[in-house]
This record gives sequence, C-alpha cells and structure tokens, in this order.
Amino acid sequence: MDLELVLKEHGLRKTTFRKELLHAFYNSNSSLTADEVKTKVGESADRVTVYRALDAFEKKGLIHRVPDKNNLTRYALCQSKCSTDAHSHNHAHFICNGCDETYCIEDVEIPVVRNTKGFVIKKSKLTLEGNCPSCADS
Amino acid sequence: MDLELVLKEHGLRKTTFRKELLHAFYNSNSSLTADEVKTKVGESADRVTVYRALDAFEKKGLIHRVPDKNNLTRYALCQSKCSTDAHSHNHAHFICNGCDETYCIEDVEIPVVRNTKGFVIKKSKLTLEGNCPSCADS
DNA sequence: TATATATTTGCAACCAAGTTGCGTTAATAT
DNA sequence: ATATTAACGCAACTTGGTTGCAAATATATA
Repeated sequence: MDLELVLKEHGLRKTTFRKELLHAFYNSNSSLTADEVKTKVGESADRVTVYRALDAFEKKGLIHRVPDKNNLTRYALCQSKCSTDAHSHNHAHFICNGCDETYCIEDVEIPVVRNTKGFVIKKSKLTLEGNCPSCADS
Repeated sequence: MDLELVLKEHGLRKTTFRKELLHAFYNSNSSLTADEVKTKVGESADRVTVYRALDAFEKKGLIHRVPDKNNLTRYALCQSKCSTDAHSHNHAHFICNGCDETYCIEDVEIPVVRNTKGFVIKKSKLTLEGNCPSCADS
C-alpha cells in the first residue's frame, strides 16, 4: 500500500505526521480515537494537529466516524471508495465490552426499516455489542 | 400519573426539583439533555443538581440513555418496568435530522444478529435517522 | 532551481459537557 | 422532636474538542 499515493489521491499533503497517521490506520484492525493517535502515532505532535488531521482525513473520504462506547469521536479506515464529502458506508459496527474498541463488521445485514407513524426513515444504523475475538473469554 | 408516588416507588425523595424533572419527562414525547432540563425545568437549579438527578433517575430505572446526534448524554423515560440497576429495553431509537431530537420507537423490530468471525454478540442496537413527524417536510 | 501560493503545524487560549469534594439544607425514619 | 440520610449549591477541576494566528513546510509555477 503506497501511503504517499493515497494521500495524494485524496488531495492531502504527504507530511511526516500524516503519513504515520495513515500508516496507523492501515495497521489497525479496528479504530482510533484522537487520544490513541497521539500516544500510538505522534506523541510529539500537538493535540490540535491530530484533531485537524483527523478532520481532514474524514472530509477527504479516507476515514469515517464510528460509534464509541464512551461517546468519544472514533475513526476507522474507509473500506470502499469514499471520496471528498461523499462517504458511502453500509456496514454494522461492533463495540467490545472488554477493550472498548469499535470494529467495522461487513458481513452483517443492515435491516431496511419502513417509515412508521409519521417518522420518515432515511438511514438505519446497527450497532452490536459483546466481546471481540481477543476479549471473547472475559 | 402520581409523580410523588412514582418517585417514592423508585426510592427517590420528592423534592420540588425532582417532581418537576419527572413531570418534564412525562410531558415530553421524546427525550431531554441536561441542558434542556436546565432551561425547561429548573433554570434556577444548579447544573450539578441536574446531572445528579439524571444520574439518580437512571440508576433507579426511571429513565434511560438514548443516542444523541451530537454525542450528548440524552435521556428518555422508561416505558416498561425498569427497576434499580435493571433496565430492560429492546426498542429502536430515531434521531431527527431536523430538530436533533431522539425518539424511542417501539414498533420496529430489532434484528437478532448471529455471532460472526469470533465476535460474540450480546446485544443489538438499532438507530434510525431521518425526519420526525414535525420536521417531515424539511 | 528559485519563488510564489497554499496547506499544515504549533502554541496559547478558549469552550462545553460533565465530575468531585464538601459543607449546608431539606426529607424521611425513629 | 430529633436523628439519619438524601439532595442541593458552590467552587473548582477534568476531559474532549475548537479557534485564531503566526511560523514552517509542501506543492505549483516561472
């Protein structure tokens, strides 16, 4: 995976920090919070830099927000071809009660829900909870 | 609805503020944040009092947390018989893109999802998005 | 390659949501 | 009527995130 090319294709400059940030996402099988990014990727980088990089990655369609157990803002890599301001996801998310991580789950069907009692339903989000493979025995 | 009795049955003291708080929940068809409580119920009450009352109500099984569009802590009245530290909900939630309100939706089926790829699934949450009856034309 | 332009970074300061400690007041139990 | 316990109010703090602005760095252009 050519990180520099990916950045370029999404209209982002290939700075040291952003290359490492993208690397971290490609090396994670789940998702990251701003705080996790700071400790894992760039302890030296300023908090603000982390937040702004995450914002930029999201806007350019590289990462998307996923639910978090503790209401933090948490991001995961986009699988499909998301482009600038045009995210297209339709997968479930799994929150582990053991490690508090959030995983994208591609092989679970999202139910299509009909409008009901005057509510016009445009989107359905399915969030699963339990224990992830690593925490399955807890 | 005898508010004082409800408080008593849930082991809560009938203070002026808590009676008004409970009243506000019974008079709301959706849900409330701490901030909304403060403006609608007790502008005079301290912020901390609001937070602690909401905590207490939740612990005693009177209200439950619902998802919020902006990651705030948002509460709605429990319909069924929830008791102290034993909430039992199994309904969907609807977030309105117009007014940012969250509604409990009782008549939508929550899918039962099988374990997959080592993930042990214990709970499924279904969150719907769109426009509520009042905002249906926006 | 030099220079102009645009993006990214770091710092400081700020904000909003929520929490904690503690002394005082008010509600229930005896 | 009084003791006990729960609830309240205040101040101070914490955490997650944002904004403004100047300095640094990356890309585009000459």
